[in-house]
Amino acid sequence: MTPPEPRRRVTLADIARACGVSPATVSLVLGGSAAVAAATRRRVEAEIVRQGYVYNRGAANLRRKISTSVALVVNDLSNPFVAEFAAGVDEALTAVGCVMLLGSSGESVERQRAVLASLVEHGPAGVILTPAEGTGVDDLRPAVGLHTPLLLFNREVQDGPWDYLGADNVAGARMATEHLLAQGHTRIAFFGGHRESSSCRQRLQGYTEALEAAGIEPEPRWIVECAPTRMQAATATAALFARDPAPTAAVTYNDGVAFGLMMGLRARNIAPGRDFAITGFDDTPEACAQVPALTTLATGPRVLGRQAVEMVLARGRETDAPRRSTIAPVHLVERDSSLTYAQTPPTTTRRRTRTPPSPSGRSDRG
Amino acid sequence: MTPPEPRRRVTLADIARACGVSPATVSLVLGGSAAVAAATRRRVEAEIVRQGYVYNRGAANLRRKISTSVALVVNDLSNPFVAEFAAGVDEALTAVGCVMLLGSSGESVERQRAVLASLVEHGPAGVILTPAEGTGVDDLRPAVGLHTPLLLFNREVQDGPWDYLGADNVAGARMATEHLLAQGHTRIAFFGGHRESSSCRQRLQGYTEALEAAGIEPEPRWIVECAPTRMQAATATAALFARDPAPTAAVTYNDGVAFGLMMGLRARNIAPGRDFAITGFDDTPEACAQVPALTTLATGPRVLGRQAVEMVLARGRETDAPRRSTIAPVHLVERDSSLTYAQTPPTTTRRRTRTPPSPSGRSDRG
DNA sequence: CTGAAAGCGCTTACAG
DNA sequence: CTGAAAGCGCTTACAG
Repeated sequence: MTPPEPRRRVTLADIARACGVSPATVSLVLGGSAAVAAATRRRVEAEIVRQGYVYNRGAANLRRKISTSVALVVNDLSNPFVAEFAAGVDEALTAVGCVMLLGSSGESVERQRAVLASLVEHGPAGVILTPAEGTGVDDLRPAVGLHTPLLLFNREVQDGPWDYLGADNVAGARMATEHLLAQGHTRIAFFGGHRESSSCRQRLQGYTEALEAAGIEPEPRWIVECAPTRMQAATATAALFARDPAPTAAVTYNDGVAFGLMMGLRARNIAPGRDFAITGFDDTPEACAQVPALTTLATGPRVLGRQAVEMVLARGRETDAPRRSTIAPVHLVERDSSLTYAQTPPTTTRRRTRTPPSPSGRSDRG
Repeated sequence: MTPPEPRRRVTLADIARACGVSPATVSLVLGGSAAVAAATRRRVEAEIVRQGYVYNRGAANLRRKISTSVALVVNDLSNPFVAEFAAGVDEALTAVGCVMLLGSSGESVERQRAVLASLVEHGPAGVILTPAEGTGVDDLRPAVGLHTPLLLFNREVQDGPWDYLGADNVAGARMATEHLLAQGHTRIAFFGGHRESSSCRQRLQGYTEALEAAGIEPEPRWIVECAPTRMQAATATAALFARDPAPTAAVTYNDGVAFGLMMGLRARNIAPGRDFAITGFDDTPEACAQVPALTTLATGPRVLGRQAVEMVLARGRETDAPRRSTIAPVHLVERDSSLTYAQTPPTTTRRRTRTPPSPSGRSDRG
């Protein structure tokens, strides 16, 4: 009953020595091989717990030339959409016995390059990346090397040879715009985001398509860009009302921007959902908690996370397969923020996914 | 100009062979040793980029018996407080050239055990853990082994020998309660969270202390537990109004619970901040975006993340040092949710950290 | 200034 | 059913 050595990490060889067997045998026990005598197995297993042995998977992986990790590099972890996505990645990774290496670029291409280089040295089986704004091919190719599969999530990179997974931004923004049109709006803005990001360009495209299909010419002054944060959006609200006529509704780049816009509207004494209709994008948990609750597009980030893992591991198995680009469907979640009661009644029947939430409604104010 | 081999990963030995030097020399170049002739260095460096060599840090770490990773295991990544903390951990890790292994327990002790065991096998220099609710010593000791430093964040574990870092929950809840008392409230509830979590117990303690210091006996019916999620809190709101007299204010377990309570109140036609005062905990980004904005306690999760990295790495250097328990200060951020205009004017002067945000105030309703 | 050799902790045919 | 040996990709005294 000698207590195990304090400092030095106990190795497989220590266990072997203590049991009077070879390291090979201990390794077989660890691997659950049936070719080990039951008695031997028991002795080894007992010794393993007695000494508090912990397997060195790094050494094993080196020998076996395999990897049991996947790297995830995000632009901003405090974006709830991204956090949900990361949770989905984690779920899928755990299920296949892999571990996640996490890095964050903080939306800086420089940091992204450094983080990627550092993570790749740890030999992940693949890298999943939400590119920082303004990322180009040359920011990625050297950093990620020639042999590590890379999957881009949510933002495409011009001319990149990499797999891509993203939500159907075009269709989503189109649905949002059509929804507002159906409410009777004709002066609809597109609010927030930067055109450097592909997801913003795609959403803008869906917005434009829907307007044009309705015979409405998009008004450039009603397309206002801003950083996709709440505060920037609140500030940028002014641009919407700089000249008459002002829009009566806005398709926003994402939920965060929508919340900022709501703040900005209130500051001008305009009640969101009553005087001005808004749609978001992402369906963050906060969306349904806002008052009025935010009409938005659900993208299922958790499912996307699982899908990303599948895609990047598949790429590792078949390097020669053609580049894959997967566009995941989104769906509209109608809530109060887009129902502007001051508008002309819409021509189509108003469809509601939920009944008004509370007895204290806006009815006693209007 | 033969193109590099496609499949096989290029190794240091490949570079050495191509340059006609030994692996030792290449290793020295990589390490930036001054003992390499400038000409040799240049040749090697050129070959490294030509072949797209990527350093195998795992192999190097094995040989050098060091680790360049730290594991972070969180209970719930979609909690913004936790996400911010993770971002802080990431920042600090990048600064010291370490990489982050991320796992999530999803608040399940079982999964936590599995995740810890899996991560520890990858040999992190330390583990930072936000324990799942109900975690005991025996859930941690075997999983984490004898040699990996463990730092508990935000929730203590009974009788555990591990370092701890957390916000000053007792003082925070005391400040929140005193703030409500100063507004003239006497019927103050404590709302949300589970007593299994040490942070909840501590906040409850601060609440109790403040009440007793004011000569008020805590009313057990006004201490209502619920899972720390928005929806659970909305549902649990009923318990607050089950019997007369009902409380007029609540100190909540955290911001998420506070938002849920706001929803629950509105469903009962009670206006938060006007008919009922609320304080939160954490100062999540959402807190200032709510209407009314949430009075809450700022804990600085990002700074805590950096501090956690420092502590866990320090523990790795000095295994013999005594157990450290660090309590980080918090501060009250006063906003509208705790200013109930229906109350008797407070006896102390009302102090505001911010002026009312908008011209459209509640003044035109009151 | 450069190379040969040993070794980090594991695995895996191959013998016996 | 078990062991000896080689080797994964790197580093590091030690010679020269």
